[in-house]
Amino acid sequence: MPTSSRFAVAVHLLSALAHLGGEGATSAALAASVNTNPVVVRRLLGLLSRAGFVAGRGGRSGGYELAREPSKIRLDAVLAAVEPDGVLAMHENATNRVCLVSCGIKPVLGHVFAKAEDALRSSLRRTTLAEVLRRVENAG
Amino acid sequence: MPTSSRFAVAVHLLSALAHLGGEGATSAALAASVNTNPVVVRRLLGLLSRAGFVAGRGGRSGGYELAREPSKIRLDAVLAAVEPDGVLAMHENATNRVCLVSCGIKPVLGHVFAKAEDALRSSLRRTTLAEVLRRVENAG
DNA sequence: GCATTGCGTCACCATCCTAGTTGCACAATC
DNA sequence: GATTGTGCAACTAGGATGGTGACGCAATGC
Repeated sequence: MPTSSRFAVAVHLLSALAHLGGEGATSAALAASVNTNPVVVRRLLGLLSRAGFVAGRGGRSGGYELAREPSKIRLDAVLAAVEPDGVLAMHENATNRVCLVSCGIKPVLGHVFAKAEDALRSSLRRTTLAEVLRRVENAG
Repeated sequence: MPTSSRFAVAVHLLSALAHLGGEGATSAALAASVNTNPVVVRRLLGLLSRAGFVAGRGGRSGGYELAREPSKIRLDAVLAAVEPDGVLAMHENATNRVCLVSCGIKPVLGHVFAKAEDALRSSLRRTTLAEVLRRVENAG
């Protein structure tokens, strides 16, 4: 199902920024780390900037840096920033009025989906960017 | 992110089959309930058939029926049947060997993702098809 | 036996989303 | 003022999904 790797790349980029400390990193340098394009990086960091996780400065000697302590960045918030629509989708087909199931399934499914996504978020919430960085640096 | 509504449609179809009891329903009738195409229904029920949830009989007076009690069908198993790849994707870009984060991020992310998906599955596991059907029929 | 019904599967098409790429305006530094 | 770098828009390519038609095959009912 997963069509997008935005979340994984976002965590990767944030980890790279945290690893560099306060040093500003350009989108080109970050793109090299993820092996992708600078524009892709800027698009993603644009979302993270609007969410208050990073700050990008233009101009000479510009670049990106974290706008918050790594220990204050929880992964559930990162997912929400880059994937606002959630991970479980409802079907948007018109309801067939002659079918009881067709008429009543959507609220039920909506409830089940909401609880499942809450569980997913709760799990991600327990991990901070600082924790990710610590594990990466220890492994290396 | 959600690119597919297969899971929602699958639960809808299973609910419709459970609602009908043992009565065989054709793919055309089910398609009318979900407002989609019979082939789409057969494709999805083909997955659910391989997973042992439904049985399809060909020939005149054929159709589909549940192969298991609704109380024995847990939604996490349904999700696994129709979305085997999970909901959180890793990025598959080549690792940049000069970057510590690039080299070490994947196992860490893999672990975080696995735990998050486990939480999602655990939540879905607590709901059976019988429970969904009960709520749908009570609401109507 | 034979027509009918319905699944199983394939091929094809339209659509959407994502990622990749180029280009240009704007901002900040040197 | 030149250089550097972000922000943003437009365009392209690719893959995934859903929709549709067509065909073979099995099972039923006459």
